[in-house]
Amino acid sequence: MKINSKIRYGLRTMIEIASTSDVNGILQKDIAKNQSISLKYLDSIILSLKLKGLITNSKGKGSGYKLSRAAEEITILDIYTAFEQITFVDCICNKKFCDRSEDCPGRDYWIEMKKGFENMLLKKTLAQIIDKKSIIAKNHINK
Amino acid sequence: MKINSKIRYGLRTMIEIASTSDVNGILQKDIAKNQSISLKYLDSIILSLKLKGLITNSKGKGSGYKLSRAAEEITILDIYTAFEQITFVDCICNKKFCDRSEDCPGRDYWIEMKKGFENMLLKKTLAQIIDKKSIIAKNHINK
DNA sequence: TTTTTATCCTACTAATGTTATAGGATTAAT
DNA sequence: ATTAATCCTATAACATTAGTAGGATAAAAA
Repeated sequence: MKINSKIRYGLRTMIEIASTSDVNGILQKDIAKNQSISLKYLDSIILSLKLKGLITNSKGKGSGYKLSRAAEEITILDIYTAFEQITFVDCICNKKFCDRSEDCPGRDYWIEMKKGFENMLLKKTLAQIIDKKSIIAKNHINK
Repeated sequence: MKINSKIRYGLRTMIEIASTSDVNGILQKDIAKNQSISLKYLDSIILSLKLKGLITNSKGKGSGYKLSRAAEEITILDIYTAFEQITFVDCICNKKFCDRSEDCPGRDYWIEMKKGFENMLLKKTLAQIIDKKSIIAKNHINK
């Protein structure tokens, strides 16, 4: 079980966008260059992030990408699900996938595990990943 | 990202073996029948579980499979890793997989996430999955 | 208003991974 | 010996992934 390349590149792309200091945002070609991702492949990554509403841009010459909201308000679950739903096993979404679904201790467990996994991704924000110091600050406030 | 069929069948196989009341254990062909897994495919599932040391059997006619230790002492992580290592991303195991590894916030996160996932699988035992009542009992004792 | 820069979008393909099946070798109880 | 059962390697069909190709579209700049 591997995290696929779109999700990996997607996270790196979000980190890149969140990290830029340019008020006009960052160009796709610069993300591609900085992150060593082909411009064409990055196309589809960025499209997914846009459709999920995580980033915005204008079109045409001179445009640049920015986050749609603060990095503190973007979770890894947001980024992950821009590319795929978390399923783990098909019978979670579709009971008819397996005729044991009605009474299956295995299925019950996978459902529980899926929730735990989602929760883990939900608890982490893009801001926390970019700046370790912000975690310390947050913890301090929470106390 | 999906849990593959070997792990899914592997869990069901372990549940089946743990649930049998026969002191001689359960035959491979009966597991196959009860769980609707082909005898041949089950071959490789069982081989992995044996190599991991989770189940034992004698050979030849009349043999049967049993757990190597109590279901309370077998975690889902044990079962999962009988089939594959938890990697998520290749650069975790092998820094050379990507030349950014040395200083990559993304990689740092995946490592953290992997640990969280492992921990989740480690905290759950086969016994807990089979018998919900045992969880209640355990919780009671822990209090 | 033409040119240029850049994203948007669909289709395709090579490589890889998954899910089995096939065929027989080996083991040990009967 | 016979038979019931596992052990083990190879292979094949199928699905998914990772990435490329080619052009359409949009808007800033000249």
